[in-house]
Amino acid sequence: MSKEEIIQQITEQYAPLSQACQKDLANSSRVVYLPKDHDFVRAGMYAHESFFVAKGCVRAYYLKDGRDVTDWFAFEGEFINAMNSFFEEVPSPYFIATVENCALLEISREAIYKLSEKHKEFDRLGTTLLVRTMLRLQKRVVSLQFETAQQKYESLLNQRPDIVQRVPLTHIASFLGITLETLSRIRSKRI
Amino acid sequence: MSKEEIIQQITEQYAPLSQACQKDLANSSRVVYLPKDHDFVRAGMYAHESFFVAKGCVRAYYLKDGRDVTDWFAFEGEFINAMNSFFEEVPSPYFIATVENCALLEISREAIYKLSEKHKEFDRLGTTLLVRTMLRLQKRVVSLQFETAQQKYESLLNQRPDIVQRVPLTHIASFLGITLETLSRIRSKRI
DNA sequence: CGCCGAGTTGAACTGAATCAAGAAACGTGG
DNA sequence: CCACGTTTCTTGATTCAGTTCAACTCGGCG
Repeated sequence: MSKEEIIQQITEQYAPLSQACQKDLANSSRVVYLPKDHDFVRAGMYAHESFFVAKGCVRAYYLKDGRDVTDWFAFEGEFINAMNSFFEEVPSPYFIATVENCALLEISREAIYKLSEKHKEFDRLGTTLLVRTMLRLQKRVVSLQFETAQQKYESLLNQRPDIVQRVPLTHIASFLGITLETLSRIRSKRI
Repeated sequence: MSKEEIIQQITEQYAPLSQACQKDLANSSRVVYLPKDHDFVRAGMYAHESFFVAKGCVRAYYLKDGRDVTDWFAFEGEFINAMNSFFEEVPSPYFIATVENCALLEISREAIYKLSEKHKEFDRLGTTLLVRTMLRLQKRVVSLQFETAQQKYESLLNQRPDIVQRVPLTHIASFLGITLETLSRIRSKRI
């Protein structure tokens, strides 16, 4: 997948970007191809980049008492970064790893700020992403707050019916805040 | 509390706003004084406004199976709106109510968009708020995902030691995703 | 073929919810 | 300032959803 195709994909998925903006974006980003199960952001590091998932699927996770807890998924057409580190400039508490073979577009915070400064439509894209992410988080809070394990799973299936085919159940379970065993029982409806 | 004082408070709390911007803001906002326990946003309505809490404390809540569940608190110096409705233009699933007597600055979405268009520093203020809210939600997700009731309470006390003096425990409990009884037991350390 | 990671199943355990009473604190009016 | 009703909080007993631990199954892959 070429850089131009990916940028094209962004404009289709979100808002159209002017030719000038697309060119500047191309010049300040790079495409990375990564194999399955590869950590490309590591806890403890400063994460200065955002990634657009052109192909594949990735997840952010952290270790809680040695246990792998998934915090976020991003599929093709979505952006991801290590939020805390990216915005607060602290070491990342999260890892981000590929779940499948991936093609990502990597853009540094510096580049993003410059592009936002220069191109209004790019700035607006950034705002749109912030708002979406915020609303998604908000919905997740509600789900974690008072839903049963079963309801949590069903909500997820509504939003992402394909997730079960693509992501190991362990990660889905921790994302939902339940154990693998409970998820397994829910799926076989013995609960 | 006068409108000018409140706008002054915003510039101190966040970023300084130019005189022109402050003037435009004053012309497109209004101050509302509300008594304790007053719903000023109601579920089912379209919420076109954001509020700056100049004095007092408010909470967003929803009804889950007839039960009052607190979703968010805002204290003086913070902004609040019915996120879903404000950004997605759907009927609000949330109520927003005062917890104490309050002075709020009310600004319509229209006004916010115009001010953001016209004044760069106002636009940036908006972005700052989005980022902060997103990061706070993110931390809340982690807390709800795998912390024990006790840990959740302690995290909250770290961030907001004063909350217990100001907000009824029922609301704190539902905010944390636990029951009032459990919270009570945690507080008296019999658990 | 045999191993290994992913998922399933079972049984025992537990943290927190639920249900049910009380006790304190709070405010309002006599 | 006190009696009251109301709301907020505490405490206890019981139940239950979900965890934990452990064994087992299955499907791929070297």
